[in-house]
Amino acid sequence: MQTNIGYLLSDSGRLLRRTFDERVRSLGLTAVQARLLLSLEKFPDNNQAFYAERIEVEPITLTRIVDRLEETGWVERVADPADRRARLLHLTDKSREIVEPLRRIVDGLVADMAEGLSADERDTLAALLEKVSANLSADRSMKDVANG
Amino acid sequence: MQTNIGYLLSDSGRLLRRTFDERVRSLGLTAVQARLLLSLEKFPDNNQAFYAERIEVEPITLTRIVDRLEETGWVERVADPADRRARLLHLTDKSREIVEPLRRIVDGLVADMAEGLSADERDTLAALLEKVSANLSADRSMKDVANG
DNA sequence: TTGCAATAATAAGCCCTGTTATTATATACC
DNA sequence: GGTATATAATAACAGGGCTTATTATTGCAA
Repeated sequence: MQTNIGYLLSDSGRLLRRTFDERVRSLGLTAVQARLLLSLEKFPDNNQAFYAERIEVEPITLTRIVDRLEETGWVERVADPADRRARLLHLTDKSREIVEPLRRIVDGLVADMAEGLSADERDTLAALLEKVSANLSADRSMKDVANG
Repeated sequence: MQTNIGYLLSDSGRLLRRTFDERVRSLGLTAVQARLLLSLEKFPDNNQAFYAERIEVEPITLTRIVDRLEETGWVERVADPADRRARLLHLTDKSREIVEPLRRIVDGLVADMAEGLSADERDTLAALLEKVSANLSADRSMKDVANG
C-alpha cells in the first residue's frame, strides 16, 4: 500500500496539532500555552510538577512555558504554603477571560476534523486509536523496565 | 465522552513520533534526520527545496538539519550545475549503510502499533484517518485562500 | 536588454522540547 | 537527631520548528 497506516497516523496527528496551533494563535497563544491554560482551569491550584505531568512535558519545559506566560500576565506563580520548594500556578483575570474562547476552538476543531463521519465511524476510530495508543504505550513501558 | 477523538488522535500521533524518535536514536539519528535520509534514498539528487517539501518542513528548517548532517558526514551538499542558486543533496558512504536498518525500524514500528488489529481493522483505520486528514487539509487550504 | 517577479538558500529571533546537572527542601528511616 | 533518598524548580546546552527578512540567481516580459 502506498500510504501506510504509520505515515497516516503521523501525518494526521501533525495536521491536527498544526491546525490547533494556528487557531489558538489568533488568541495570542501557542499550542502548549493553550493546553496549559485549559489544564489550569480544569485542575486549579496545583504545583508545576502536576501540570507538567498533565500536559505531558518535562518539568524543565514547563518552567520555561510558565516563564513566558508569567511575563505576559497569563499566569502567576504563588508560593505553596505547604511546601517551600513548590510554586502553585494560578490563572489571572486576563487569562480567565480566554478560557471560554479556547474551549470553543477545541470543540470546533474536533467537529471539523470529524466532519462527514457518522457516530459509528467516530466510535470505531476512537476504539482503534485507543488500541494503537495502548500498543505504543506498552512498548514504551517495556523499554522503561529494560532501562530501569 | 471522557477521551474524545481529538485528544486520542493527538496523543497517539505524539506517541508514535516519540517511539520512532527513540528507536532511530539508537542509530545516532533524530526523527527528522531519519526521515530526510529515507527521502534522500528514495528520491536521490534533488535540491534542498525539494526535500523540504517532501519531509514537510520549511526551507530554513531543512537548512539547519542539513547543516548538522553535513557536519557529522551523513549527507553532502553538491553544487547544482544547472542552477547556481541551488545545492543538491547526496547520501554518503556512511549514511548509505544505515538506510536498511532504518527501514527495518519503520516496518517494525508499524507492525508494533498495529498489533492485534485485523486486516479489516487496519483498512478501516487507514480509511478513517484519510478522511480526517482530508478534512483538516481542506480547512488549511481554505485558510490559505482567505489569506492570499 | 533591462527590469522585475519568482526561487534557492540562508540569517535572525523566537518558542518548544529534551538530557543532564544543580540547589533547596521534604520525607523516611535508623 | 541525623543521614539518605526523593522531590520541586531551575540552569546549561543542544536539536527542531516557525515567521520574517536578506542575498543570489533565474527567467520572463516589456
